[in-house]
Amino acid sequence: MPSYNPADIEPRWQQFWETNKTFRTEDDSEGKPKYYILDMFPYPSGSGLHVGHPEGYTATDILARFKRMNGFHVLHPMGWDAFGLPAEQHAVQTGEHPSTNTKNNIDNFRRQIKSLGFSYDWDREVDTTDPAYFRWTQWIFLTIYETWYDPIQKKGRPISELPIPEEVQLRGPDAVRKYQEPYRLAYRNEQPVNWCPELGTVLANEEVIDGKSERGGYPVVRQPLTQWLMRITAYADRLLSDLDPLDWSESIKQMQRNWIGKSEGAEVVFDILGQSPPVASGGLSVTVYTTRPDTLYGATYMVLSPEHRLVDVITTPDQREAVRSYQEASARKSDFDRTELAKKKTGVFTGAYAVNPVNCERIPIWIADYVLTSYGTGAIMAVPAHDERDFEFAKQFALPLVTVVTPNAKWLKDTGSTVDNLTAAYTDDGVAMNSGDLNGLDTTAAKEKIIAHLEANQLGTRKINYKLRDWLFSRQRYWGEPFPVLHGADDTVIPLPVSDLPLTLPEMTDYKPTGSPDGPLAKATDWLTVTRDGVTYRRETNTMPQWAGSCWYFLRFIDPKNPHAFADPAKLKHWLPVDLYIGGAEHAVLHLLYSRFWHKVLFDRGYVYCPEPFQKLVNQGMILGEYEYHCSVADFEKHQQSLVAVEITGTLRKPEEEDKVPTYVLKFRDEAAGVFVDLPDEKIFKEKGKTYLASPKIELTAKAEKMSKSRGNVINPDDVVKEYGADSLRLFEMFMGPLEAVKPWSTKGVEGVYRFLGRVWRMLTDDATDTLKLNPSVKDVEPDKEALRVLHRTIQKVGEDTERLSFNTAIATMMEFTNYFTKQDVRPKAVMEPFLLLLAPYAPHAAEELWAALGHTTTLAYEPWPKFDPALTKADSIEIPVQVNGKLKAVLTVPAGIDAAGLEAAARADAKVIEAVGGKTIKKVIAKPPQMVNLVVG
RNA sequence: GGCCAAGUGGCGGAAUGGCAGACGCACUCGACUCAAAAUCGAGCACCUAACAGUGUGUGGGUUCGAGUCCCACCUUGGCCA
Repeated sequence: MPSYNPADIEPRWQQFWETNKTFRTEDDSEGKPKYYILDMFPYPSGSGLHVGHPEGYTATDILARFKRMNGFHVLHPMGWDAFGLPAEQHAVQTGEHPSTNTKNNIDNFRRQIKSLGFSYDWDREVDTTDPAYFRWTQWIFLTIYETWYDPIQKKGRPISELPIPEEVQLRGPDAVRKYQEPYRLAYRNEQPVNWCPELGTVLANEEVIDGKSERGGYPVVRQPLTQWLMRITAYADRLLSDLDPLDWSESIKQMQRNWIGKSEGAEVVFDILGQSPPVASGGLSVTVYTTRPDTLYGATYMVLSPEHRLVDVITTPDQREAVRSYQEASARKSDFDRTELAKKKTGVFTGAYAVNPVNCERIPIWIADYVLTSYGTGAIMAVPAHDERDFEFAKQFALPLVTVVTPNAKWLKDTGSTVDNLTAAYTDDGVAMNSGDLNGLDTTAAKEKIIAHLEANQLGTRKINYKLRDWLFSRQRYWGEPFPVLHGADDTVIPLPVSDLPLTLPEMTDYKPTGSPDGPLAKATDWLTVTRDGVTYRRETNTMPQWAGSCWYFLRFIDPKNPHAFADPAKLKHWLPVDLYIGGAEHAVLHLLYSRFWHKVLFDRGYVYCPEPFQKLVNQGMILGEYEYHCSVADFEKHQQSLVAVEITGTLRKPEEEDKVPTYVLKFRDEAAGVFVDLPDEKIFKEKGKTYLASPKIELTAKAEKMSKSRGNVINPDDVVKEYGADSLRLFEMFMGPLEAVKPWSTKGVEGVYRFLGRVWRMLTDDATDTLKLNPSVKDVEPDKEALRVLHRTIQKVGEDTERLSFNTAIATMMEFTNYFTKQDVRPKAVMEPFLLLLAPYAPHAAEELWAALGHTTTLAYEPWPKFDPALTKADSIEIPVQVNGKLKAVLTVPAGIDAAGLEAAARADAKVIEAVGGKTIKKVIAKPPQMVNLVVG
């Protein structure tokens, strides 16, 4: 048999699996327990697969294959999240329809994914841009549109069940419709949005990073626009509480909790004082939200956001000009710029005053852009003594400050403050002071008392607030799902009947943004206007965001071809929830939150039968480039001469993040080869946990960086497959370290696992011959006791490790097995066969080929997973460490079944132990077979 | 600044509170070869000639026994501000 040649083996088995539909999931479970194992489906970008993709895909594939062999009815699908900006930008540049580019990219992704031998059921492939798919995305949108949230029942209900006041009913169907609009879970609203002129679209808050677009880094400005929103805030509490029982990592749950940002506090009403000259009629008030109502006595001024609707009403004539120019300036800033802590605070006095409701003090009202319209009520009471931003603002504008929570002594000492003269805001809890009836109460008690007081006097109410905002659902783009609605002349919204779905995109020749917040669809004049029963309607020119298609794709996989429903109810009942969902941590918040939200709406409306879609979630860690040694710029410049003398060069590396300092990457010039290589071992030493270059002594950090084109450290999976084969790529990606850890790539490491597969190959075959021939050591004989022990321990360890996704240690165990048997002249078939089954989920092509070489004629994909016998995993004699006062002094070899007394006797009798005890009194003996013995002497 | 992870050989990493460094990479030596590659064998934390001793970011603590548990600090990464 020839030597191990993945280029020959792998395409053959991929063809075999495809032809025989080996991994098709039949609808009939045949009584097997179900297991739905899902990858986060990729956006098929033009640059193709990244080595990060196969990491998650290999993990799920190993588990899918493992579960099949363990008798599960496995669902393991793959598809494409194919709407999105890059394809559209390509279309803008080339005039080519985005679907063409998308289709090419999908074909390339599919080819790459298939070349890795994953056991997907390709008959279930879905594509979010396929009208047969987005028909149901539109259908779900309409379902959400036709739902309102009942706060009493705490669930989404059909809009037809919304109670309509009688006087509205009397005014007829149009009035009812108007009444319903603001209750719908999908609704339209005018609000300031992040308009990105460069991309020609508005962006969701979460797509804006540091005041720039997440994609492309273009500037973003604020502009009011009428937009579709999804009322995800109605579900905030359920999205929060339903996290608890899920089998997700605590850190991801915490990120979701932070994003939802539940806080408990109070809304407080401040009356606005009449002005002289009067600018407003009396009776005006402003409501603020605060999480610290206990500090109300310390509120010495108020701040409204520049966009607050009362600003224009209360501003006095002499302040009008200053206020107006401030409003204009802040409109140009992003939320991030406005809330940045480090920055100097800005603001303008409105000339108006309010009354502090608890002590009747007259306090000035300012506007400042550190207060956002989108959080709370868009206005705050400022308590400069106990809030950092208020403190800075008060210092800036010389506003008064009253301490109402007594700081603890340590804090006063650390900050150099006195109770009456704070040098910083004291934000911790403490005992109330200067606060009337609250004095002497701790923060929790003070909160309770003041809220009771406010409610009793109708000055305020207890209020739970969420940081989570409603989800901006419109995009001014072409390449997304069209909204299945019509707009009437008086701006009424008419949903399309379900029979009209899918509403497809019009053919266009020009995909450029219009330059106004109208999307490119505004140019599709034929498509845009629709006449029904003699009335002319206009279609929506916005499209849905990319998140829409990915919110529910896991449901479509369950019944991907169904023309009558998004999926058959019985099938949904069988497969949901997803048992294991693996993907990148970059989707830890948004995709999962949006997806959970849609799922809950569908659950409330009776279309799915479990409240949460993803039972277990694992985030694979990012794969970085190969590691390199870095040193600081100062050290490099200082030692440049000496470095040149020892043939070391440095390259300046500027990090992408602006706040990170640049470093030099050091390389050693290999005299013989004339190339620059990583610093060799002998030039490096460690001291006190730090790494140094030996001469000249410079502190080094070994670090790996994100793969990026600009650094030139991107690994293309195609190249790895070509060089070492898919099985080696799969094995290496799993062998690198724990699935969830961030870890650097190493091409040498791929060679390592490639050599392992070569050893497995030679363990079983005779590679000196040209034709298929088993290695003469592989014999049909009874395995001896030790061979059985190695096998059964391997079965146990590989099975247990695979089950808990500890793939790296499972692979190490298979390597140990191979290291043992390649040294043996007798390799019993009865041991080799189960081993191949253990290897199969990890390196399926090689395992299938060798399985066939052992004489099998069918795939091993459904062979039962080998069972281990606990009795056979144990050796006759075991080694036990003996400690004296906790320090290892000897190792005893004793029979496996030894008891504590026997072990103690053996330890006391051992010569080395006697020497270590040195005649001292043995005060205590801890003997724990089969672990250790410890003699306490003194 | 807050919250959450994580710091173990030259590198990736392993280790239910019980022999630290499994497995792999790199490196060194040897076998095979005219030679190289591949392969096979041996070695490989530090200190030491050896015995011994020291070692899991730093400093304390709990325990018969700590990489593992607790406290403080330092560093790195992630998320939030």
